[in-house]
Amino acid sequence: MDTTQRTDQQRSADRRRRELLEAADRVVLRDGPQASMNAIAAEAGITKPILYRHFGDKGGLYAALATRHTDALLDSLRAALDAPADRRERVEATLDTYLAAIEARPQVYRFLMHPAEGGGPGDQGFDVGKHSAPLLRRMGEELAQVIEERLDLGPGGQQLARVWGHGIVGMMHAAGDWWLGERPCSRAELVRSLADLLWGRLAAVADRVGGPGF
Amino acid sequence: MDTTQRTDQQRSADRRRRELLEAADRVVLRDGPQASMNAIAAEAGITKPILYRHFGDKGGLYAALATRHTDALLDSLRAALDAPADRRERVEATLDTYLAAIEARPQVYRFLMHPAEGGGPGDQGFDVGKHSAPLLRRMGEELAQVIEERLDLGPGGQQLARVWGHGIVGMMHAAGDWWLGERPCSRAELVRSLADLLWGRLAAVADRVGGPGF
DNA sequence: AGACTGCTGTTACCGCAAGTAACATGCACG
DNA sequence: CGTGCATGTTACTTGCGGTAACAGCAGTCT
Repeated sequence: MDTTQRTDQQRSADRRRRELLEAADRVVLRDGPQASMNAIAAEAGITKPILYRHFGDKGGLYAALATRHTDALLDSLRAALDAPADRRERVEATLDTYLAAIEARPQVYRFLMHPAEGGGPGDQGFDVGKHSAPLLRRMGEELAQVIEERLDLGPGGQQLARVWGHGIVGMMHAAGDWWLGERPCSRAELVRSLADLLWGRLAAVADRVGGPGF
Repeated sequence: MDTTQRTDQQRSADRRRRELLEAADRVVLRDGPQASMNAIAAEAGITKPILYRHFGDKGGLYAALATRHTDALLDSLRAALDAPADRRERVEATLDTYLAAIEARPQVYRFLMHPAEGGGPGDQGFDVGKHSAPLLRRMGEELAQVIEERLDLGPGGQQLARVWGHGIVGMMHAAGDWWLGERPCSRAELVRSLADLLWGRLAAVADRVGGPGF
């Protein structure tokens, strides 16, 4: 019943957990989201039941993994978003940070966005009921908070900020996803185009003159 | 080797295929994306191998299902987008059409956005290599085409239109997904907020005066 | 010392779903 | 009548998520 012993055990367990997470990370990075528990256990040099003792089920492991990466990415984004600079510059820096991240490690990105629900009995994947990846939701909420904190939106501003937060994050995500697959232009061009969109250029440009239809 | 006979068989096969698709639809609507092939076969009153003869694998069936729904949704969206009205009105109508669709049939929406890659051997799901759901890509491309057709974007306009197409669709999707889960406001309010965002209000609003930080 | 606790680790198993092989049946054509 | 050919079946394999049940190895209490 000694307290120090308990702490020792806890520390050992935590270290082990971190090792397991890193092994899982390597496998997911290699095999994508459909990495099997067996493969992860093998990579960690152990067998399945240990993984289950540590993380409960596949959803737990994936959630732990996702939380790690999500936290890291969110830290970078916060840094870009909080920089002491012009609003447009901050927006562009944030977009660029996100795009650089998904460009650098597309496998991680793929995993975070597509959690690959399990096929087993009972378990329906770890995001039952929710549709999008947790990363998107968290980014949306964070951005909403920053918007509401920084901008004077008047009455109903909090709700507006949340809509915008999720909307902007979704814009970034979808454009980034498409860009990552087709690479139609440089990252800088993409950032500029998206910022232009957010800056109202869609409403500002003129109709085509000899356009089809009417 | 008669041609008419071949046509008869083809027609019969097509009808059968449609019946199977409708049965699959019912099951997916009921059980979500993790509907099993067995369940679908049972609903159709037959057994698994027939499904496999018609659709190849689970990915094929899901792709066929998704194509049907995607086509239907895209038709509605095109109608809203092509209406003879003010640009802002058209944008709002399109947003509203999309949101109404996902509100009316969230199960279908969930299925389309979250294709649930298979866990079997060999097969990696039907969207190997691509990340997002096909629906998002298709909507993005369609919107890009309309934008490029209607708006005078100057040099590099085609690429800009594609970025905007995918970006706007992503915005719509993420905001809609979040809204569907939390229902923080009415559909009309959401539409208005998103249109405001696209109309550059983000750039136009003032900084908060007594804001935290600096 | 010796029984007890609690952790780590194993092998061997269950249940389930995807996908396939092999066999049975109805039907038009020569 | 036999020959194609599509339709349908049962019964199987493979692979994965998840779970007993058991084995070793600390340190602890009496």
